[in-house]
Amino acid sequence: MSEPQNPIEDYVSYALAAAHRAVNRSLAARLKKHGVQIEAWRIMEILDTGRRLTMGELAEIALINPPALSKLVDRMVSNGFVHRQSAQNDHRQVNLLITALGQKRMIQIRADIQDQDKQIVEQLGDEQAQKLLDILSGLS
Amino acid sequence: MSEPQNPIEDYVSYALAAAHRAVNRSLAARLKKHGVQIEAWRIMEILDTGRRLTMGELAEIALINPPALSKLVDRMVSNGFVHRQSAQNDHRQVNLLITALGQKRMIQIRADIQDQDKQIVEQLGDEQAQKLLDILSGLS
DNA sequence: TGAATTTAGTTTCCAAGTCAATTAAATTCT
DNA sequence: AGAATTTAATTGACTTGGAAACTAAATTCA
Repeated sequence: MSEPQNPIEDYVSYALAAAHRAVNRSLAARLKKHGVQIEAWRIMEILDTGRRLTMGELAEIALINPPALSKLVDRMVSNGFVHRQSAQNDHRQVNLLITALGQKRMIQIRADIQDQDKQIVEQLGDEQAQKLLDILSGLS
Repeated sequence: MSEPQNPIEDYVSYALAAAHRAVNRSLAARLKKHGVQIEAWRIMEILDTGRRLTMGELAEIALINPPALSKLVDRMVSNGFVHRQSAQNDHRQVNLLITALGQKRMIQIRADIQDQDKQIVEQLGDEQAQKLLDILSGLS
């Protein structure tokens, strides 16, 4: 006796994809004004904490595959938002650092992004929003 | 007084992206054996209920932008999984139908996909899994 | 009716992502 | 030490996706 998995909406993977798509759309729309894509925002947000990260560590945290990260970083370097620095211990590694321009840009961007996040949290309610983060953390 | 939004993990958009990425990875790995991508599975899963859908309706439900859907359907047609049929009322519209081959393939695929979904639900526990679907539906 | 507008789907051109191969540095092993 | 292996990042060839333009059919309206 296997219970039929009826509508596609009941698959966790579908529900996640749908919500992710909706949230990403509005996020991308906000970032468009700043001329930045979602992944670039993540990178700058992560770097702006001042942590010294290698490309590999960054790829992991920023949810980007290494080849895609390399190419995106190329673009961000030419935009002047970040710069590469070869690690002194291990010359295979590359540390990525945010530039002053990148930081300046992040101040403006962050306001917008936090506003969007706040809207989502309000839409769900504090309790549900917290619960959501909670449950999602069990999936990654 | 604005509370600082500290680590990136606390952004709803980040948590969603991370979970979505993790789930999609394992889903894609399973589908790879069947030579099918996630979006193609969604299309076939949706069509296999027997509903008669236009490209536009399908794009909406399958979470695919119309141009991407057109191209993916081209490939699926040449694989013999689906076929197009111009709608008789409105000749601008195209109905997409699953073929016998597509249905046959879906039987095998669905077993794998349902197994993955079941694993996720077990990992979270029934209650949390249900709660997750619940909360996510408020975002799409 | 028939010109103007809207709608559905596709195509085009280009930007971005993937997989596999490559380069260069570090580490392991004999 | 130095040959063989592993690791970090990038690159190259190819595929896919997106925005905007386009085609064809339907609808509106003068």
